[in-house]
Order: sequence, then structure tokens, then C-alpha cells
Amino acid sequence: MFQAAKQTKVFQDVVAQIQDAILDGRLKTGDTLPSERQLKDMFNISRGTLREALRVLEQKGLIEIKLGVGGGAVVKDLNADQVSEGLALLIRSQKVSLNHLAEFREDVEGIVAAHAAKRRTNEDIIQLYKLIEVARKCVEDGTSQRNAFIEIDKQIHMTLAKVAKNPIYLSVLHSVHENIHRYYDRFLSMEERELQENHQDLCDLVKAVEKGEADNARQLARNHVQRFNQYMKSRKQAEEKLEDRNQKTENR
Amino acid sequence: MFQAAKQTKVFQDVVAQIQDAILDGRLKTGDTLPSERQLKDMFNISRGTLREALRVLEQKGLIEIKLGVGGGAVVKDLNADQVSEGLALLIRSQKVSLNHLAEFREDVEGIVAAHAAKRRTNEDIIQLYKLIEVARKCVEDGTSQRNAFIEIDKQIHMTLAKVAKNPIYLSVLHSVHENIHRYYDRFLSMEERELQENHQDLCDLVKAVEKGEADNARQLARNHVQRFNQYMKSRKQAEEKLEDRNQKTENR
DNA sequence: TTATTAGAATGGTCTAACCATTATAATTTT
DNA sequence: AAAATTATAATGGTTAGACCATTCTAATAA
Repeated sequence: MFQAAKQTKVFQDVVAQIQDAILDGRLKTGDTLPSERQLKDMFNISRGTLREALRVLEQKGLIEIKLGVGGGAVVKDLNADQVSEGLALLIRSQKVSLNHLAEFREDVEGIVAAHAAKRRTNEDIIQLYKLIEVARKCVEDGTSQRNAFIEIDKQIHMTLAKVAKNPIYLSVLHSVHENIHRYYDRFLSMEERELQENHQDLCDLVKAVEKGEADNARQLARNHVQRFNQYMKSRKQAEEKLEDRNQKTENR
Repeated sequence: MFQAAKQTKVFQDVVAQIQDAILDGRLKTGDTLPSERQLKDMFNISRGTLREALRVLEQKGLIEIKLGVGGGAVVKDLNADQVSEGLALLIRSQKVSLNHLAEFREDVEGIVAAHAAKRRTNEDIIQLYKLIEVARKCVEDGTSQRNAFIEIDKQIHMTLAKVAKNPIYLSVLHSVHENIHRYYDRFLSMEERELQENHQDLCDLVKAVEKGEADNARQLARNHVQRFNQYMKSRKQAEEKLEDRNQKTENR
């Protein structure tokens, strides 16, 4: 019902003023703010207080601070980093598990694929097929290109989110991919056959999007992600069993 | 492929150390950190640098800083505030529109309802019916209780997200509700009939969840949110037309 | 017993200095 | 003249010490 009461702390007022200027467009992406020594005089505050404000703005992802001559606070382009950071903290604090993340990804990638199928343009399709082609080459080069394939896979999914034409999905999926990676990295070693399967998945998915088959695209995307997740979970279990065994051996 | 290189700035090192302690559980929710003057000696840094670190941790939502005797940095319980703040910035910077938000909400509330139908316990159902009952009373009291109804409606949706047993949905929906509110507040004035419709929607939805009818629950949730959104959009359009007319009058 | 007041601990802010980094200009070398 | 080197100055990063504002606690007074 009510809004938070007025901020009394000086640095919060400074944060609010600069943030408003950025969000209202008075400060645009790439603009450089005056130097700290100028700003402190403009706001009539001390440098320490100003720097606390800048630190907050930096953490919010609104500015980036560069060193040296010509340095200073530069207005950043807003992206999903903040949402991502939030999710990352939730994961590290063990409020979110791999299973939660996997389920969420299945659901959302399905929806995204369906929207993409409804809204794709010719340019979108061209871009998707280009990525598919790159992925194909990775598979051809064999398992040595595993990491490259994973990267392309991610790019294809992010491109689909773009094609879905709703930036919220882009932000959210970016966060999820960024954070699910931490699980992936630990036990990722796909076999050639699995790479091929995944590539085929993506081909079918893009085809469905091209044809505008929303429901089909949804299901294919879900299956693809599900397969990926299943693979990841079985790897994780295998690793945990191994750890258990090692632990028991140590305890003898 | 690579991780960010080592942080050289002192305050970042301090942030990392305290953050790790919190996320590893060495510092628990509610714990109070030593005073700034003690901490600065422990880290062997100046108070200014320490305060920059604390500001960052505060912005991350990890600590809360209290004034006065016995004050200091208190470890906060992690919740969806950060994800929410990120989304709020995306919206205010006009990278996300009401339509985007509405679509996202329709999709996600549908999924959440479906999961809830699969995972509900008896306790969940009891809690939901209690909320439904409160909502009924609001409708009975008429349009004066409009805001109360909206609040209960939100609570029911958030409860469904809890029942879905995946905290990511809880975080994400929290963000969406928090931010869609800014649109709502401006043009919200439901008629009695509309309140009743909405209440009926919720009744049907909870019933479907109770019976475990996932697909049905998904569809009902989607419809309910869609109706809400439609209502909001038409109100918005009406307001914009009015503004246009006023503007033209002024220009004469 | 209750109300008031004084004290002390703690965060908030200020000042003034020096260090570290870096783009640019000046200088030297080739 | 061109390229490499070096100095300069602007800017963020850090430090130290002081004082103010807030708030809990305990001493004091009613």
C-alpha cells in the first residue's frame, strides 16, 4: 500500500539522482560522468560518500568505473547481469538446486520455442540455420569440440529467446544458462553419439520454428532440454557415488 | 571458457570474503558482523574501503545495516529482492513493456498452476481455501475492498508458486508481481462484477489444483491472468486516449 | 514503579592527503 | 620522419583521523 519512506542517507539520495538520470535517458549508455572530484562538488558532499553511491550504482549494473586518465563512471547498457547475479546467489545459498534449475529451464525453453515459432522472421530463421551449421561442424570435428558445441547450443537457445521477442525470457534464460553452467562444467564429457543426438534435436527444433509449429516446437525444446538435464543428473550421480566410495575407503 | 581474473581492488576482496562466509554458512541469517572499527582492523584496511565493501554487500541483499548502539551489519535472509530489483530496472529503462510482462506472467502462472496441481499436499489445499475465503469476504464487502482483493489475489498466486515447490518460480513471480504493480496502481478500479468474476476464477483454479488436474489448472490460471491483463490494457488505453484529448485541448 | 536523562557504542559524513593506473604529450632514439 | 621511450597529469583507489547523528542501555529522578 505504501512506498518506502524518504531516504535520509546522503549517498542514497545521490544514488537516486544518478539512477533517475540514467533511467530517464538524461544520461545515455556510454556517457561518462564527471570525475569524482567534480561530482563531489556538484552534489556538495565528500568524496567518500560519493564513492559509496558509485559503488551501489556499479553493483546495480548501471555504471562501470574505469581507471586512469579519462576514466570515471561510464553508463552501462542494461542487461540481464543483475537478474543473473540474484539467481546465482540463490543457487550458492542452496535455496535452488540443480533439479529446480533443470525443471525451470525445461518449462521456459518450451514456452520460448513456442513463441519463437509464432513470431520468427526470415532473418531469424537464417541466423538459426547458421548456428545449426556451426554446431554441425563441431559434431563433425568430434568430441574435441565438445565445449564449442555446448557454447553453440547455448547460443541457439538464446537466439530462440530473442526470436520470441520478449526480453524477459532473454534475461531469465541468460541467468539460467549462466548459472547452470557451474554445474555443467564439473562433469561434462559428451560422447560423439550424444553430440549427434543433440544436434539432431536442434535441427528438428529449428525446422519446427521455421514452419511455425508452436506446439511441436515446444515439445521438441522440452525434450531436448530434458535429455540434456537427464544426462547431467546421471553424471552427477555417478560422481557422487565415486566420492562416496573414496570416502569409505579413506575411513578404513 | 575463462572465469573473471583475480580482483585486485581491496574492497572487492573484502566483499568476496564476507560473501563467501555468508554463502558457506559460516555466517548465518541474523548474525551481526563486528563493528566497522573492528572489521577494518581485522581486514587491516581503512574504514572508507570497508564501507564501500559493506555498501556492495548491502546492495546485493546479503546484509542490512542498522544504526546506533548494537547496530552494524546483520546477515539477511536471501530472497527474491535482487532478482526483483534487476527486473525493475529493466522495466524502468523501457526495455520491458507491460505487454511483455503480461505475456510472461500468463505463461509462468500457467506452468506454476500445473506444477502445483501435481505436487499439492493437504496442507497446501487448506491454506489456499483459507485465502479464497478471505477473497470472498472482500468481494462481499464490495468495491471498497478492491485493494484488499488485489492483495489476496497476489497472495493466492504466490502461494501457488510455493505449492509448485520450485523456488525459482517463487522468485520470478515475486519480481513480476512487484513490478506489474506499478502499472496496476495507476488505473485500478474494478467493478463489483469484475471482482466476482475474478473470485470465481480463483475458486475454479484452486479446485482444479485440489483434484490434481494439471492441464486444467494451467488453462484456468492462464485465463485468469489473461483476463486481468486484458482489463489492465483496456484501462491503460482509455487513460491514454484521455491524455491525448487533454493535450489537444491544451494545444488550441 | 515509572519517567527522564546521561553516556557510550555504532553508523554516517567530512577533510585532506597520498598511492596506483593510464591516456596523452613530450622526448629521445633509430 | 617514424618509432620507441619517458615524463606528466588526470583520475580512481586507499588511508587516517575527526566529528556528527542515531539508538540502546543504564543511571538518575520523579
